[in-house]
Amino acid sequence: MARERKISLNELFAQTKQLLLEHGYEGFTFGLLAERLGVARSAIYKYFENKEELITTYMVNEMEEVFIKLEHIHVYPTFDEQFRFLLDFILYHNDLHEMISIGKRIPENHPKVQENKQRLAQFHKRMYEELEHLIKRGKQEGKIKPHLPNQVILGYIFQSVSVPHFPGISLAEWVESIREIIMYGVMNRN
Amino acid sequence: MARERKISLNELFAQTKQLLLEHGYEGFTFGLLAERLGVARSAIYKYFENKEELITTYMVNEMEEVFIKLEHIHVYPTFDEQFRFLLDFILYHNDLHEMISIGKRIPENHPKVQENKQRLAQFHKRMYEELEHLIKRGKQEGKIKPHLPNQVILGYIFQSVSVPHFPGISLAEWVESIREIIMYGVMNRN
DNA sequence: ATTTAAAGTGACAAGTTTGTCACTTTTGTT
DNA sequence: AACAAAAGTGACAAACTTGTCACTTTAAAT
Repeated sequence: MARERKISLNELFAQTKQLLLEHGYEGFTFGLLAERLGVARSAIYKYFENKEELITTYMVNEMEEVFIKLEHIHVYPTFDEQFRFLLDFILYHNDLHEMISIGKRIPENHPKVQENKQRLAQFHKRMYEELEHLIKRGKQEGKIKPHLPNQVILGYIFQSVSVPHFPGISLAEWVESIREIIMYGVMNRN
Repeated sequence: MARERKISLNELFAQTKQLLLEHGYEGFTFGLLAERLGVARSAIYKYFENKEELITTYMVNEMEEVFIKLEHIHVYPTFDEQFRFLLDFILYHNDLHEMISIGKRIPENHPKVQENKQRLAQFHKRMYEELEHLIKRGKQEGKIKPHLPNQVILGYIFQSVSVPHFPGISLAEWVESIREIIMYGVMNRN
């Protein structure tokens, strides 16, 4: 009954991500996106009413994938393994953080956008609870300093993804250094 | 010879900062700025040719002030005091980092913009050298772990300003927690 | 009081982005 | 072969942003 699609949703989401990282939320336009997809601008309106709806839909999509991957944390039984998994996870998903901060800019024009933003908030909450649970376990097992507020620890770990990494240092060395700093800090023990 | 100014440069820079943090680089317009200043849009063109020039000029200005404050690090003789000063400094200037990343987006349309960006880059470099010197000193005095790359340590410290701080935790507690994490990490010693 | 020049205004043209709509293309179903 | 319906196109009007320019306002200098 229908004609074959020229626009693949996957491709659309991929280019959306690209453009958001390059131009930021306010610099993102349907014109740019259409050009990248090799399609008329008006075609995109067949799928999304406006850029807010498109971007939030993309984000929900991305969040779902990320969340599924994060759930793999439960294949590891011990705290130490889970903590290591978590750090790797966060460090190798370093655009996630940028996307979250872009998400906060989006105004809630339409009901659909509002719904998407709610779903995003839920994901964020579940993710946060998941991680807080790990922090609590670490404290119970006497591995994490009990006096540091959970929120600060989590915020701190999340923020680490944005530490720039320069050429001249390999990705692996970078990850290992960041891990050590998070766990034991930059100072020598004396 | 001249009429009294309606636009104060200080006010203009303050509103520029506000708007940049709210709307991002691409969402910043002369129209918005003029509205906030209670002035005709065209008046701003008497001072700046376009938004790139305005924004980079503001940034150079801000950078100069910040740099002067940072120089106060030299009133402290010991490494420990300087390191503490540095962390306080960075943590209490937490929008600095956001502004720097906005700065990177700005295209170099005009020669003046190019010049401003060069000056910004110089400030950045001097600041970086200043801090790297401190890190090196820390390593020489056996206080900082020698195997961590300087760049990663610096990037890490700079990044810390962006750790969100939630209501429910006082600013002082937040600063103290971040300081401890940077220095000694989140893990207990065993 | 007159002049001068910086400060600010309002209107215009050019360019971009947005949303919509009638129209064409394509493909599976009858 | 005819049709139904989803997919895509191009053109249009409305809105906004940008840069410019002739013009007015204001305050200090002569």
